[in-house]
Amino acid sequence: MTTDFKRPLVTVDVLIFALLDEALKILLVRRPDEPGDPFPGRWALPGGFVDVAKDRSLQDCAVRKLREKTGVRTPYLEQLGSWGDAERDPRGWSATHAYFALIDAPQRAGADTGAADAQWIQVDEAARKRLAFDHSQILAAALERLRGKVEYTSLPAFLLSEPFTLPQLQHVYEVVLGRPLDKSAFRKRMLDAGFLQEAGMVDGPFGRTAMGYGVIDRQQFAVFPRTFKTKP
Amino acid sequence: MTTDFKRPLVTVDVLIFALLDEALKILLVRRPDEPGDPFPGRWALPGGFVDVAKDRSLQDCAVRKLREKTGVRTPYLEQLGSWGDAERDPRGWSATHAYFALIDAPQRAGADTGAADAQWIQVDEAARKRLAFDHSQILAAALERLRGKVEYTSLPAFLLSEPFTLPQLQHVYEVVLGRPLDKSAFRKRMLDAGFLQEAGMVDGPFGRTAMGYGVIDRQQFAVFPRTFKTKP
DNA sequence: TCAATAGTGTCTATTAGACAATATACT
DNA sequence: AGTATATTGTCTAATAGACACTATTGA
Repeated sequence: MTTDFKRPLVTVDVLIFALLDEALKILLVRRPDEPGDPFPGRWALPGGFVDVAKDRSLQDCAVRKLREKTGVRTPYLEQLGSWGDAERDPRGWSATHAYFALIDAPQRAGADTGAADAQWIQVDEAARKRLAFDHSQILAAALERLRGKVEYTSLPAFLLSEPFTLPQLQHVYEVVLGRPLDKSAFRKRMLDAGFLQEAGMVDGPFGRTAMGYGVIDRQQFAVFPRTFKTKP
Repeated sequence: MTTDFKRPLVTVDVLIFALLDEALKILLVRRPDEPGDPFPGRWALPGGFVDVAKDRSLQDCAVRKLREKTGVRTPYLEQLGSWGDAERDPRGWSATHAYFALIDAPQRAGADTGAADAQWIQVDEAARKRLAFDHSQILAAALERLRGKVEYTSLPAFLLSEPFTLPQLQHVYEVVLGRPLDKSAFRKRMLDAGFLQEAGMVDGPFGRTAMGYGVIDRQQFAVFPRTFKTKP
């Protein structure tokens, strides 16, 4: 019978990004500090084995893990890729399916996770850490994908709670890209892309009140016809 | 022990694309016609179980299957994504890792596969077939990714054997996109992108001889700053 | 010479970005 | 009024696409 092959371990890992304190952060967890477990005490991506009884699909599994860690039920969720080889897990040949999620900033950063073993960490700092398994490599891939897509898609909108204003959205772009953008060109681009719908005026602490917006489809991002121009 | 979970089946499937007879084709195989196997006699993507003894990694597994089917050893290979749920394989909870490969046209189409159970099929025709497992869904995703990327990357260059000329490359773009492109704009774009290197003059059957080119890095594609403009 | 294809030049419509000007909020 | 922010308008430089023109091959 063909299913008699020795089966690899199958896991799902989730890269959960949010904007906290003006910075892009990712939720990491500490590996349990027990001798039986691999990488004890090391920071890692939240994740774990697929439960063939509980999880109807890989995506379901990712959603479950996200909900367990953050309580968020309807994030923007995208598959990042899979990593599988004989070496990445000392317990044996294993394959992990990585998803990345963009959520709006949780009100109380640590409290949402319910546990002290989870923590929001700035992405650059996380990228410098030596994470468990091949998670550093996976994080690097996620950041590359995210920063790449921010250049030509509406992804950053998923990091804001609605309604948000265009200046707020621009600020998110600037934080993720690490460079300032022109106000006028930015507005034209966002409005022309047609993924926003007006949601009434909102007023901030100072100055003129601004139009609030929400995204029309929270599962789908808009694609711009060009990337943002790099200053000469 | 945490590894006592019931493990899903793990497979790898490969979407192998090539340009044959002026059309984009994909290599499909027939499922064995034995009663024990799922989807007997149905067309499917080439692939199979990960062999934890033979395969050092998922990518290795994909390369192995590609080589077994086509003899090609150095294709452009990119991970497409993974599909896993309780229903897709009647033998049990299974997860497949899909890779897509772009290869230059094999000299003798059928012969390379060595077997009559494999066949090059036009992508549109393949997309209309009811393939085994969820392979129709995977093929649809691959075509969407491929056609999407052709709009703003140098991917089609991997479908040609080197050296190739710019008119040949333009023709590949036109076949995959299904619409004509302007010669002058096309050349400017390709040459400015800087992924080509000159490789001596090549002469075709008629007309003026043309400059031959090769890609500088066969693992990496170039990204253009804009998509091709859609006619108004 | 012609036919066929490769490669270049010129023009124009479009538009992203720079930046100035105006509008609206709060104190 | 004055300050702070949002929004709109104008100008300009860059450039993709349209298309005509020139160049080079073989017959």
